[in-house]
Amino acid sequence: MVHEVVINDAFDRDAAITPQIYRILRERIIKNDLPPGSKLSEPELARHYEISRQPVRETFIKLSEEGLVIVRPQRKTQVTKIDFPTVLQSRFVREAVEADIVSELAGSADRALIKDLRSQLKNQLKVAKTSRPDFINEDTKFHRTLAEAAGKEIAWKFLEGLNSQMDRVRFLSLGQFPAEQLVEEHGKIVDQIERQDATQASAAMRKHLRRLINDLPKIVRENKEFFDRFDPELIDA
Amino acid sequence: MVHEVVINDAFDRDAAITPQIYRILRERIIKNDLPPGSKLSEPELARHYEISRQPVRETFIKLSEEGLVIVRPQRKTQVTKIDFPTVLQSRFVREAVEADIVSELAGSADRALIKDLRSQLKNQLKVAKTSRPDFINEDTKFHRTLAEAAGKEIAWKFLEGLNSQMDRVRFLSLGQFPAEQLVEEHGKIVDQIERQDATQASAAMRKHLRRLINDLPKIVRENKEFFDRFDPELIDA
DNA sequence: TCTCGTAAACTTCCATACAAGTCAACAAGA
DNA sequence: TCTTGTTGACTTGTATGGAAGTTTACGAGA
Repeated sequence: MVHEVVINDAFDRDAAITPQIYRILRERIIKNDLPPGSKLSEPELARHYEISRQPVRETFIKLSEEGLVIVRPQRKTQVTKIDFPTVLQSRFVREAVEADIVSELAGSADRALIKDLRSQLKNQLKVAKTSRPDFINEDTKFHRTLAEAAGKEIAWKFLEGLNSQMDRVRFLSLGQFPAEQLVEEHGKIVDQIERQDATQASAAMRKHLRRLINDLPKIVRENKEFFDRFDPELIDA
Repeated sequence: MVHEVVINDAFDRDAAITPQIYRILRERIIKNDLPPGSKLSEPELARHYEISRQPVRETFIKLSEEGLVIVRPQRKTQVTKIDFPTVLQSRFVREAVEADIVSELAGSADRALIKDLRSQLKNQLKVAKTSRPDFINEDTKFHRTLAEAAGKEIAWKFLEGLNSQMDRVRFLSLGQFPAEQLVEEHGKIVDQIERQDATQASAAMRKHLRRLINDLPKIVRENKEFFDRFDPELIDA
């Protein structure tokens, strides 16, 4: 079940080309406009966007390091399937790091932060009922706010790299699961931070991020052709 | 205080060029053969290794994503200084993830694993007295073994990306701090895994990885010109 | 002496040609 | 029919020339 999404493929001929073509291709892959297995050809994409092979090639390099494409020299370049173990372990890393982040936050008790978060919660509830892509943006913002409040901007950038794989899953599951529940969990995390209970705060975050594990089998079953190395055995941690 | 290190710059003209030049330059940067601030020039390096500019350029792209160099279009490409906040937050991420890894391991209690680890401990003690670079390799192997035993190979690969910054610090601190103490801490981690005490195991790992925080100010003070954005205030978490 | 404009010497970025490897179609022969 | 070798159309990797931007040196003029 692939949903219609908007791809921003605006192109400015006067700006640097490589970052633009990278952004476009990355977005097309994550939003499943270029589904797993799609063959990408340097000369073909170069013709399509009316540029030379070089920027396309450099984009392939970046995407391959992100695990979004695989370059087989002299053979071809393909969009990777979503690697199941990678998604699970990305989630594992996120849980470990974000649990420690909220644990730190619970020790500081910043009034302004709490206020900001509560304001975000309201907004989340509003968009939860209307637009799923908008909710994804709000959700990302919430987690980023926590990281930055703990002075972990750089660590968050690391996590974003992992998220490219998890985001592909999120766009597959558009409209699948009730966003209201996620907002409720966010609320509990904020509550525990406010109470300055580090243990409970990190526990709430862990529970929240483990939700993906529950949803994953359903998403995989409904999109088998998009996944690779699916193994139910791996789910139990 | 920069130490002499061996750079493996063997070059096979028949194999793909880009991966080789990437490996060589990365190693030279991490081992401070190319210290922070060094100017890198596409044509100059191409001439030096008798290849074309193209593989050099692609290597620049990869290194810049790793944060080891910064490419300023139309200006120049330089080896970055070691970014102090990045080092701290890389360590923070490692602690969070590795603490959870040993926590999982303590729940499984794999006899073969314990045996392997104890064997590694002996070896660590041996090389600790002779070669510091060898010890670094053994240390890395120990942590990787833990990650793989927990089925977290992919998460480990991710951590390795972070390590490129921390490794630069490690090569600066060659011979600074007694490796025997690190081995002892490794031993305590293994002990707690064997006892199947998840809480104590992760605590031991956290304590072990926090050692870097203690050593860091001294390393920075002795290598001020290699660091950027040093701020003692950031050290207290 | 100081300011400012110019030109030359760099830098990376992009385009293009060719090299080398892979694969698929197809025909010849058993 | 099956096997096998050849050929050609692909693929990505590498080399190289030129475009566009930046910095630096330097001299003219005040």
